Amino acid sequence: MTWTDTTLSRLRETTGRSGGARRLVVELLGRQDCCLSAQEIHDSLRDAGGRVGTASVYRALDGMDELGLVQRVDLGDGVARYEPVHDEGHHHHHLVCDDCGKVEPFEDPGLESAIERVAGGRGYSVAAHDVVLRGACEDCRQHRD
Amino acid sequence: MTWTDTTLSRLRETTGRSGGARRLVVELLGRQDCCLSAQEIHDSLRDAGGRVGTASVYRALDGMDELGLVQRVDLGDGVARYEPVHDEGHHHHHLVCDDCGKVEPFEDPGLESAIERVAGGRGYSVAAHDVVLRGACEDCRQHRD
DNA sequence: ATGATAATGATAGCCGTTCTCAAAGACGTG
DNA sequence: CACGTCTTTGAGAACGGCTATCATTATCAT
Ligand SMILES: [Zn+2]
Ligand SMILES: [Zn+2]
Ligand SMILES: [Zn+2]
Ligand SMILES: [Zn+2]
Repeated sequence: MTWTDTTLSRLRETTGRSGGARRLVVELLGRQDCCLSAQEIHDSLRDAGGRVGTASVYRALDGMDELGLVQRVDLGDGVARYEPVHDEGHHHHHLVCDDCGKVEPFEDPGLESAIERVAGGRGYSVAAHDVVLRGACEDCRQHRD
Repeated sequence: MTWTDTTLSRLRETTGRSGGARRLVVELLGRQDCCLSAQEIHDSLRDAGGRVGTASVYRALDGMDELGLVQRVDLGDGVARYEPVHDEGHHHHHLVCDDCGKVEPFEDPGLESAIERVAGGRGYSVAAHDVVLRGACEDCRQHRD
């Protein structure tokens, strides 16, 4: 069962109805393996001929976020991004290039266990964690003076 | 030499002038050991009788950020916070309580070295890294049914 | 087909941040 | 100290992402 199908049915279960705008958002997100902003989703759907309102995009994203079907990603530029949660125990974090803006996902078990260790030692029950590494990607480092 | 003094003189070196608004922002930040939003700074200065404009607060923060005297912190609520960088090799990250909103700093060498390891293995030169852990603090966990 | 009810989308509003520009302040010089 | 120049300052307008509103449309059990 693909993420798109799972997501559509989970959403229908929850609200009892299914509409066209939400379906388009879910299908587009299902084709991504890293994050997209609401604006990017909106533009992409418009370019493909759909007539989807801004509000519907945000509503769809919000609904999926509440069900944990999507991960909200904040890269610090004031724009919220979202990416599908394909597998509960298998997520990634992001490297952002300060020069060209490229966003690159990475996975690292060592980092994950370090985070778990911190959480455990603090009386905190940690439900989520965000990690963003910022710097210069390989391309940009070579093209610099 | 205190952070406030260092910062004021670094700023004066850079711009050649020193004004009153900037000084107030620096002195307030120098008394903090964790992050404050621009709004909080603005309000705090106003309450203390200063007549500081919003733009001046943002300008001061921006200038310090460019010189690396201050760390910009993004907790994902759409508000930028800033905290003094007291020591180059001695920074902290943040635990945020989803219920009460409390922000708690923590330091963890294990987490830092895990991040360095990731950066090293990717051809990336990482200039900065942000980590935010989100969950329920000890207080809020007890008060929950 | 019908009607109750949820989804949709244009638009207005909100809020943090940035821009603009005239007035005030800082500093080197006479 | 007074002057002139150049920076800083602050009120308010503008901007951009996001949310709220509400009349219209679509969905689905009956
Ligand atoms: Zn991603
Ligand atoms: Zn992780
Ligand atoms: Zn802090
Ligand atoms: Zn709490």
